[in-house]
Amino acid sequence: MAKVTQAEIGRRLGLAQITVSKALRGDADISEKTRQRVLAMAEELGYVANPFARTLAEGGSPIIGVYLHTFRGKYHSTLVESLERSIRRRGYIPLLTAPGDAGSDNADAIGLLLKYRARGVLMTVRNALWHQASIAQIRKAHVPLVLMGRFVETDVCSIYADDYNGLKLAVDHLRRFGHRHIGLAGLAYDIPNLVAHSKEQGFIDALAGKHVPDLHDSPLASRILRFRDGRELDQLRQYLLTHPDITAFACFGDSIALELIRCLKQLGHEVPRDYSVVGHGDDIEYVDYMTPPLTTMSHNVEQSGELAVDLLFQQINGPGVPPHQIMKNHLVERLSVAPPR
Amino acid sequence: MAKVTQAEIGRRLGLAQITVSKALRGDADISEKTRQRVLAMAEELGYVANPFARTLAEGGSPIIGVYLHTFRGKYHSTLVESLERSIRRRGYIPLLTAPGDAGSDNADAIGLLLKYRARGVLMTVRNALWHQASIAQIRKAHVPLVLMGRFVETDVCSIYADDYNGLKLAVDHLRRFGHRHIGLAGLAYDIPNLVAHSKEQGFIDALAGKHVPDLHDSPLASRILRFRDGRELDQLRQYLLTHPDITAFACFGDSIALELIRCLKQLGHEVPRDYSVVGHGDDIEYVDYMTPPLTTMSHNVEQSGELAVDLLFQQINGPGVPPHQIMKNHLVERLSVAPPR
DNA sequence: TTGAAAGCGTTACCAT
DNA sequence: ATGGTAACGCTTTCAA
Repeated sequence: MAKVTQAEIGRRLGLAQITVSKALRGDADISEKTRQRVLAMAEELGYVANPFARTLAEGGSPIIGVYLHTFRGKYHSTLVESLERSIRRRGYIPLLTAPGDAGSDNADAIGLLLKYRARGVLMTVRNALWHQASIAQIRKAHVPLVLMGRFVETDVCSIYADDYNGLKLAVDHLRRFGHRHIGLAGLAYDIPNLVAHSKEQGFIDALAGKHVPDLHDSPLASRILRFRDGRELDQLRQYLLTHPDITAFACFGDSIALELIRCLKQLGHEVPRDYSVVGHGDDIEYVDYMTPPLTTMSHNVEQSGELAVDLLFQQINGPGVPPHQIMKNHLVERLSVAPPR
Repeated sequence: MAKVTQAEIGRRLGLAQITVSKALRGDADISEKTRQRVLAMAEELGYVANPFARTLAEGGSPIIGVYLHTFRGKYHSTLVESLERSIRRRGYIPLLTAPGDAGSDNADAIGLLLKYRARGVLMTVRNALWHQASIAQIRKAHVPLVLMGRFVETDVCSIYADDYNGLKLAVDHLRRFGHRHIGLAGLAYDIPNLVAHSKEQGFIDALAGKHVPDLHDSPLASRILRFRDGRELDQLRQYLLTHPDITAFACFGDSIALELIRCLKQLGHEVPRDYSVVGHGDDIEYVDYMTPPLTTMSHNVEQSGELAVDLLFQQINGPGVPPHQIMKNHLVERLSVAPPR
């Protein structure tokens, strides 16, 4: 079976290759009869358009780069599906990449996207610093970019959930249940970062009932528990000793909430009977099977995927960088919150 | 900034485009000095090879298609990362696709892979029937194919876990704990399928202590509980009534195991105190945070990803279809199994 | 050691 | 309504 090209179809039909090309694309000035013959022959021969030739001739690839720093978790699987759909719907092809083995040239995922002349790149970020080189690389190539998940810089478009208000709402929810002494469970960090700062600020402001400009100045800051890997249990024991009045926790994220709950259980406490816990991010696949199912802050990931693609095409089609988009968090009430003991 | 091509580099250096091409590819008959100049200029101009032109000229794309029927769960995220790496390591580009919205032409994920002249396709299957059209499409195009996750037909290469022995090992494990009366929890199915059959057969054979040719003939068959969506609780209640001696369950999959445990709890039982449960597949991301963490059958997903890629390249490089690969299941002991009550 | 010419499959532009 | 020609950026083959 020889390769089926437009020329081959033309040969069989006694038509010029260019006529076939036009017929296939539905060009107005090809007779209906010819078009039908061409279409039939194409079908019969199993013709498949060659996108490499097309791209070369058209001078612009149909590819949108999608860089995911991980495929794990409910958030990312939902996101990738949403992005896939949105990009396809616009007639573009998503090229998914992930960070590969360090060192090897092949592993340079961003380089790959650039090589394939991606018209734009969508990128999830966990930590602004980690991805700085990649971001710089993309911007240097003048390829439109949308970051997903974190705020990074003012001059690159990004879309992320409203962490500040997320924590605020979490605290409000706990208060509605009657909790007055609320702790915040986060991860220890060496370099201060915006996300942690927003969350801590939201937490403090919610508790203080007003904006506290310098959160470290607030007496409430001592309520922030910063888990250090492997030391969680000890830290929590210590924390509960020094904060006997605490009856509930807001958390930086769902995985931290789970860890917290596990430690609480190990210390003989029950959730939500003894302590209430609110997570953040709704990133647990089988959360309904957890005991207790985790009440958490969530945002519409489907929609933020669509929005990210929108923002990217705004940049592709016009100049200028659209402003950041902040996704509203809302509460997903499950069973990890109850009135204080 | 004009587009940087080999011709452009040549122009600046007073060299022919073809010389640049050769230098860039490290062709033997270019002087070291020239190569250095070319490399330097390429670097300076930010030259990026155009894979569309290259592919067109070479007549064979560097793309390996990866079709995932879902991105959800630990199994798929681990698999996709493994596949990505293995494919890249061989100098090929993975093109990931997922089933899109039905109807739209863009949604035809397999068509896309074929269009991009994928050298081979890796495909996860959940249910042989669902994917039959896609499989036929790929085979018609004479593109090498490896299926992952299920046995489908003898003449298409596939790689999957050993369900039969998985269930056997699960039962053995329960017996080692002293359980004598063991049930099997699965999903109801309308059309008999191989996977369900293997699991049920493994279960029955393990319990019977010998191979039972027709499993429906065995009195043990009544121990198989087939969950029907939404009716799980009622079914289980009924089941426990008619099988008061049962003290443990093997399960078709982890999600079923979780559902079973939830229902058991709702009926006032505790796991593993009253009933022991073994899952299958190790597909739960935060399984350690479950109560109890689920003991389950697992296989090496990383490795099966690598193997799948191996199998694919065997087909790409030589004729013939390599035999199926069956991944060994092993037990991952967590806390959902204890001696009988 | 370097380069010229042809060709990969398609589209854009201009002619017939 | 149909076709010729050039061009896209690269590699392969052959010539200088």
